[in-house]
Amino acid sequence: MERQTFSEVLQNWYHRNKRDLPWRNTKDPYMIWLSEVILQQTRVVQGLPYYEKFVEKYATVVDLANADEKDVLRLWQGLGYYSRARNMHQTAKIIADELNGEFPGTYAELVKLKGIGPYTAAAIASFAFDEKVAVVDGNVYRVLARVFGVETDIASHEAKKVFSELANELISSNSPGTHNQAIMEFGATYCTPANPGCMFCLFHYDCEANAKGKQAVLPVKSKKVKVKKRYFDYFVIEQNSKLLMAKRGPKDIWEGLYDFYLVETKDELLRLEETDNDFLQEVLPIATIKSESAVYKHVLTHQTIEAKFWHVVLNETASLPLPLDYEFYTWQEVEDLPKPILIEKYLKKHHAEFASLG
DNA sequence: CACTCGTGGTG
DNA sequence: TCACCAAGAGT
Repeated sequence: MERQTFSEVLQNWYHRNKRDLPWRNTKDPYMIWLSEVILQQTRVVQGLPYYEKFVEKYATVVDLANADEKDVLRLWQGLGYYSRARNMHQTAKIIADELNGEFPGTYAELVKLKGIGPYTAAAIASFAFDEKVAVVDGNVYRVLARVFGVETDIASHEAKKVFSELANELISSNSPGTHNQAIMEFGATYCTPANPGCMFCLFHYDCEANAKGKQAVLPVKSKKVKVKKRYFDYFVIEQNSKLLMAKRGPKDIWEGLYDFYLVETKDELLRLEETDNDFLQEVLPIATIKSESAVYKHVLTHQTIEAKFWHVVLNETASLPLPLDYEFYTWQEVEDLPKPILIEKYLKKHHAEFASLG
């Protein structure tokens, strides 16, 4: 009997061990695209409910294209990396308006679209159109680095090329999509970052990492993120049962999401009496401070935020020049706006204070 | 190209 | 508490 190829071993394992995930039961490139974007840097358990919500609300790429960006972001709320949702929405418009709602059918065409990079293009091309092109994601880096003993730093520039070439040598011609699913599933559920199941692994005798006991050091990954501290004082300004909010702009976190009037300070949270903020100096003398929240710690990949919320109520007649882009929203509107999880947590915790708003 | 973009889970 | 991670892409 002939020795099985890497791909055959992998696919046999996959057929016996794969999870039943909804996006694996379709060839619809829209559904596959949706799932792939949701799963970027995101665990299946976290992404799954969002996938269900999106296919429910936006059944086709045209439905997504016709939606308001605000509503798309609202549905995406809590999943993070919000540019994924904004780019996906933009690309849906392109496909609906310029491509007659037809998804491009090749890797080369797919990778041109905003939000579709090398990984996602390969995933859609192979899963939906059976194109022979290897996916290279974190799982693939890990599986290949270990099995073949590749010590190239996966954070380096050449890693993409090295692992991509190896992956494309290994991929099967007859079922590239299944091969791609299989190697990722194997990485995600068996050849895991910590505590892989090497003892009973399919590649037990062939795996370089296992032979040399290097599971813990492969794949090699340099770069450590340095985390900045930021201090946010939010002023939750209420007037006539409405709250003042604005959409966040580019070049900072949470682009496209809405938050309250924000005063950011450098080394510590604000001391009210010392602020030289013009708007606050207008507001505070004519307002009632209804509550000062506890300090929230919110952790992001490259920064940790300490935040405090000041619930400030203005009397009905007070009028003041609003900062650019800020508007008063009813409670219903506030609920419907896409917001950072930090804001959502505050509103939930202080729900009683806002109960009278509706 | 090094850096930035969230959130929640884990050892 | 903390470092690291999880189906990457844009700039």
